Amino acid sequence: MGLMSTSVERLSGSAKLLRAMNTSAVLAHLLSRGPLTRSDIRELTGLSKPTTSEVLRTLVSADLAIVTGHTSGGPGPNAEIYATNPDGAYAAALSVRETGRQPEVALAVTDLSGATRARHERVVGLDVAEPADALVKALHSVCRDAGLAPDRIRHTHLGVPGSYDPTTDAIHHVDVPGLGRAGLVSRLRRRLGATVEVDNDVNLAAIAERRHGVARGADAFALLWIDYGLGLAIDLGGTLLRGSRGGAGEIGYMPLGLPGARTLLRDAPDLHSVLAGPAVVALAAQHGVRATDPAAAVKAGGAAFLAALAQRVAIAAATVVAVLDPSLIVLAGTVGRAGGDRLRDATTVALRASGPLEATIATTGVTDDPVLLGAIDAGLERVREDLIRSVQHNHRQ
Amino acid sequence: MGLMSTSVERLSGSAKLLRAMNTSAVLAHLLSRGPLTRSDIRELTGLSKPTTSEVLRTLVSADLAIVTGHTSGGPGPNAEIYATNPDGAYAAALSVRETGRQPEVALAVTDLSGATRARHERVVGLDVAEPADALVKALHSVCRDAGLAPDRIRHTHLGVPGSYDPTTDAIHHVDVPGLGRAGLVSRLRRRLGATVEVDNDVNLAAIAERRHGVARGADAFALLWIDYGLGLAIDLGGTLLRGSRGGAGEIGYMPLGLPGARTLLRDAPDLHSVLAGPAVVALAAQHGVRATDPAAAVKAGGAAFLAALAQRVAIAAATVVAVLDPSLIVLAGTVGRAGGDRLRDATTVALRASGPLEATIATTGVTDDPVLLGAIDAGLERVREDLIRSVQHNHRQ
DNA sequence: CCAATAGTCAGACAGGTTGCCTAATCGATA
DNA sequence: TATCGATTAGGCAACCTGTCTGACTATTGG
Repeated sequence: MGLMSTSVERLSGSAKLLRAMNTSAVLAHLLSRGPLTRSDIRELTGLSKPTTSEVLRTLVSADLAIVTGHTSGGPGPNAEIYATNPDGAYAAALSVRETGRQPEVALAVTDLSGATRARHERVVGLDVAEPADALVKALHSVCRDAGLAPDRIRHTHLGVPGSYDPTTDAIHHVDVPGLGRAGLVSRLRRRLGATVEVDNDVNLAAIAERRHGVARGADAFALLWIDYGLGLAIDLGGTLLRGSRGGAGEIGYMPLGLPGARTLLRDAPDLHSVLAGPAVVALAAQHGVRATDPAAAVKAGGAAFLAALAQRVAIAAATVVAVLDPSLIVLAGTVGRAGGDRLRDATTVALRASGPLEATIATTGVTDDPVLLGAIDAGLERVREDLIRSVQHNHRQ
Repeated sequence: MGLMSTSVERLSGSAKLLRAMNTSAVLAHLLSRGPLTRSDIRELTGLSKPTTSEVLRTLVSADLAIVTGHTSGGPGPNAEIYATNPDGAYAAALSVRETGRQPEVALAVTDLSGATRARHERVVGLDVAEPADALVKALHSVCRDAGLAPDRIRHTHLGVPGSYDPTTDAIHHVDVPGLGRAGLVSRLRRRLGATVEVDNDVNLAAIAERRHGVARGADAFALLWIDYGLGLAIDLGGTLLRGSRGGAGEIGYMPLGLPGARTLLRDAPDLHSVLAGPAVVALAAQHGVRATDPAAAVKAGGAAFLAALAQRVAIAAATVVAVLDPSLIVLAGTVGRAGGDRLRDATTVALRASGPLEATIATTGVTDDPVLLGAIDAGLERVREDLIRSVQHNHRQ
């Protein structure tokens, strides 16, 4: 509504455009639906036999598609099975974790089919003259493991505990020393000679949750990340909401109550002070649980502690529901994951008690590193979109 | 990201599709850019002269476009100026207001050019056997005034103080007696023989704000509606966020502080109890302002009262910013409008004091009935989209 | 009268479709 | 076991649709 410039309605052109559209449509289907025969493609696109053949010839000669096999069993000749060429493009994923000590970096290289070719996890010192170079070095090392020349990486997706502002070319709200350096991303781009995209770690976790976790098939959901810090990712039917300055989901700053009100904790003006890692540890201590790690505290805590924690989670959940009305709220981060079914159930109860707002609460279903998985998915998606677009542009005019 | 099914990439077809696309592209340009000559269209679409002529012939013969005039002054023959036919389609807008007494209904009929043909405002009793019939009767009366047969209305857009859930075919969270009746909307559709869409009144006000108010050209903004009730509309680049059950923006239910916390007001568990109409009147009374109408109270109130009110508005604003990070927050509703620049400035100060969250606060720039204006815009938009789509489908296959 | 522009017309072109053909494969039947 | 028919894969040629280019006419202002 409002904006009418959805490109579909405005597209205009001649026969060349048609060829471009058909080629990219076939590529898109091959990318999303896996290996397909000619007749599969014909059914999906509605194109005729000669056109389908012609388009596939184009894709094969552009090294974007290959014949992976033949059907058998049915009557008639065996149909060729086409798939995208796994070696048609590669993407790298890079997740920088904030651990208190040296930053940990997880890296992976995947091919166009989504198969992980190599994966590393290592400590990388970023508090150096050129933090970008340290990341590039780590990336080169993974490429060596994958048996790939670094310049074959078409796109790198970087996950960071902060938000990237493209206008200032700096990563904000980040505690990792060196990572907030202005110009880091553009230096990365120059050094790698490829596109680099930066995303918030919680947003990436939400992407992984939609792809591999409990949010599969959800229309819209919010992911509440509880760890040392707090975060919220908002997924609207597969599109992440990032906000005007990339600051959407910074719910740690959410105010609690009117100024001057006496809240349960003294000096608890915002959600961060009652729900982030330190607050969880402090709450656990109040209930006689001694632990320095918030996730360990949650695992060790009893029912009373969990109920108290759930009340705080419910505050966050209720606010999100009041503003966005997602159908699902996923609890994630080390605390969310450690809470498991117990925290989920307690939060559901607390949310119901707090008012008429309704939403399903779930615990994250991603067991592997969610940020790295999300970075892989997002990077792969970006590469695929680029390929589809490039096919369209090659044939235009 | 995630969902790849953006239709652009998947469109496929033959020459017929091209014609359909080009025709609808020209129609879209005529609808959004106003009257155009052939050469204007040629520049906008990149089509050749013969094709442009052919497409325009099609549109004219379908009664969707007309020649409105001729250029003059330059050398050469005078070019024909084309525009959409104002009488190509009509839309009706209908806003039901909650006034405490009988519900007030505002109605308007507009043509395809956006010109209002007739407009009414009347009290309609909806607490009857068939509330839909009462609305239809009112609509027929406006049509008579506009000199139009009711069956020429292609679409009716209904604005209500509540949220419509299509799965149950009922309007929820609504205080107007009769309007919450299940099946009202589908009966309206049957009686009118046209499409009917229902939208929340605050959402419609946001549409009007983007079109005619201070949110013109904003990338994303939130509209905070303060009146007898509270509401929030979330506009993301022209698309409204409605939530999974249409409940997005029900911030009246937003919890304030942890349960058990002693807030400024006793029994103030949610935002409604501190910021909706009655709370505004009560706060005014605390500051020695006697008024029963919240807007009047705000107008009469002094600086101290306004500062106190602004602190509460800032809580809502800060929460919205923490979750969504809009670049702009518009204060609307009778209270927001009555607050004017004073409330805007006080809220800006209070928001800045409350934390590191930043956003521009503005007062609504819509002076006319924002809900009706929004319903007109939304209805018109819907009709235009339908026309564009119908042109595409007529030519397909 | 000349320059510039509006609009049409005819032929070329690009791409897609239909219908027909051949080849391959499986299952049924003699 | 050998053969035949049904079914399907894929290619080829002719046709169709829609757009583009370039030339042409008509119209207006200087």
